[in-house]
Amino acid sequence: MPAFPEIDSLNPAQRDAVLHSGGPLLILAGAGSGKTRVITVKIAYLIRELGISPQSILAVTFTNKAAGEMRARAAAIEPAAHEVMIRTFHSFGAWLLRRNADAAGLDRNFSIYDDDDTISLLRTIFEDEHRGTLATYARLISRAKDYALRPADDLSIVSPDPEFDGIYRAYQERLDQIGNVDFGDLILKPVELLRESDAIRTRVRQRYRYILVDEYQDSNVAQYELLKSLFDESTYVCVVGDDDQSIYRFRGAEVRNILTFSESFPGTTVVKLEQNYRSTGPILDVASAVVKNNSGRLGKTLWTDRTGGMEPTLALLRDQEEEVEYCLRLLRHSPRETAILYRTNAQSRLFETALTRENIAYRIVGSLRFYDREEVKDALSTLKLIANPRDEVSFRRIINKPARGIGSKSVASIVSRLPDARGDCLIAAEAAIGSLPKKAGHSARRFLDVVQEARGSLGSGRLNEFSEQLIRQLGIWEHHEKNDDEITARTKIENLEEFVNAASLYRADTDGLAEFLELIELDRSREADEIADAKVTLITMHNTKGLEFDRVIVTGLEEGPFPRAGDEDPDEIEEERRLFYVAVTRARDELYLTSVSYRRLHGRPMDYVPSRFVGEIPRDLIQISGDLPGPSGGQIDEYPVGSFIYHDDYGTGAITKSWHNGSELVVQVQFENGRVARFLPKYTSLERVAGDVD
DNA sequence: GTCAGAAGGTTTTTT
DNA sequence: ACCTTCTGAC
Repeated sequence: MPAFPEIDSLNPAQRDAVLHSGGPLLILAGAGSGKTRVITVKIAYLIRELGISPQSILAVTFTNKAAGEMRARAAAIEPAAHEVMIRTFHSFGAWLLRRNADAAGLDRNFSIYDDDDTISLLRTIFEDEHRGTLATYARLISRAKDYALRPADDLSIVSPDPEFDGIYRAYQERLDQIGNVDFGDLILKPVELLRESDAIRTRVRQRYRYILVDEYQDSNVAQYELLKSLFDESTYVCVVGDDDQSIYRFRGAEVRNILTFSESFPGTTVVKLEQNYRSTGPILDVASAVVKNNSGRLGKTLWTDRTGGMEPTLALLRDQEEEVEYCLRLLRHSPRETAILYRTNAQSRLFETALTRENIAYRIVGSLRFYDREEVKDALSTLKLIANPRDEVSFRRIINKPARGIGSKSVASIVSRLPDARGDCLIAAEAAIGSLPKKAGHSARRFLDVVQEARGSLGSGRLNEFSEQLIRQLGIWEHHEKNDDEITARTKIENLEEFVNAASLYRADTDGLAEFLELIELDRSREADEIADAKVTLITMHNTKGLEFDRVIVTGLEEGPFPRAGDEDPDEIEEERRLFYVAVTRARDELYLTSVSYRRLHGRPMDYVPSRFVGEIPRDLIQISGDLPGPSGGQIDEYPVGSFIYHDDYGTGAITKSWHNGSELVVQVQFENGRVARFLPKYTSLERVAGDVD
């Protein structure tokens, strides 16, 4: 056997996973267990050692970033891995549909509609509905597609509304009629195509003999069906995931896919990767102590040979200001790489303000995405219309932007001609010009001239020059440049420049345009302003998946914010607990948890008690700073309702209520100053006093 | 068409 | 608190 040194550097479980062949393989890969290394070595091994053709391997990920990383790392080991089909589920679906556009009933140049576009399309059907209602429809339709449901199916798990199937049907008919797709269709239509066309199904199955799926715990029902339709008995299938890190239920991820994989794919071998190479032992102990409270688990226990390391710290603080100050103190004390994690984006604000004030460079991940910005979407829409004149949503977005006198009546007149124009918006506009009011007709003429000239000039040059000229001629550039607010105007122009710059990698021809559009339609994750050298990262817990940091501060650990209050659906609580697990296992060396007792929510002040997840950490695994530990034991009869206590900050109060929250005793106190607060006596010093409060 | 003020709403997010 | 969306007046 030729040398394959990468294998020697693997631990026994990793090696088993790489060398496995035959039936289906489920790799349960704990956080930080070298999962990507295993997949990439496996791809290289298939090609180099087993002589598998790279073209017959399909590797599927959930994000473009993950796909890019996988490709780079596999190719670093075995250059032929460049030929492997490594794509996201959606990008693979788009690829399949474009290659089989006729059979799928689509135009080869179909546009891909995001949530915003979906709402715009719904607006054309339900003209008088509120935007919020349309957004709800869009969400439900998207969820239905996650579950691989069409209007004719039983939609009750998505919405109890008996009208919903009609709404979904009307939307889908409209979308099919204009020949475009939304994200859900990128998965569902390939499933339908493979079901209906024997020839395509056979061809695709013959091509992909080896299928690998990453982050399988985040797959939804439709993606499971797509995997099933690519699979036959002779296909080698390997999925990698961690049931403890399934955190996308709200957008249709089905943790059951991974929990029941062995039943769906009989003969499955399970390999568990449990050795963690990232975190210290004490950090893993905290993570394990909490996640073990979940019931729906396949069960694995992370371990590490990184002995020692500092004990994680829990800081019980009064309010958000103290929480911010606590983080700043840590940063000043040792300015090492640090991530400040929170449950919702809204919680980032105070940290941003403080870091700016202290002149500490930081990077914020998430917030407003580049391709969601108004000006960028405008530019994008013009290119989409150039590529695909049947893209009615894009046409509507830009036909009267900037305002050029083509009002709603004129637009209605144009789109009423779409059926006769076979859906081509440019032909319909051409036909409508004569009947439009003078100003509208004149503007439409000029708009069409610019667009047609641009279409005619496709074929030479670079796409950046093409795009810039087009959006300047259409007045979009000037429109944003003239924004009342100088700073806003500058930002918008910078964003347009960045958009144009991104296009410079492509040729200004039909193929280059299509490639560029598909890239940005399917990869919206790009951040507008990266600060490369920042040592501090502000990020939601969800966004940290796959990342790691020397020091992690998990903030906002209060009942209400986290786990999020609402229905006490046990599945929901388990999902939040997994999110806690993901957050904690990002830390390499240092872990801090903060919990405040007072926080403003939507401007309203609220009292909070520490998150139940904090209560699930045994006391000997964590150091507590802030309030002094309370009396040990925490027996409910030590705090009978009606007795009086004294609190350092709030003064004297009467206990009005006490109960157990999970394993923790909670007491509610009515203070003399009128405030009502809840405490965990385990953590907060409540001194019993003989009392009269008068 | 534009703008100011009211009203509404508010997890998490990739594709 | 803050941001987006809707509204009515000009």
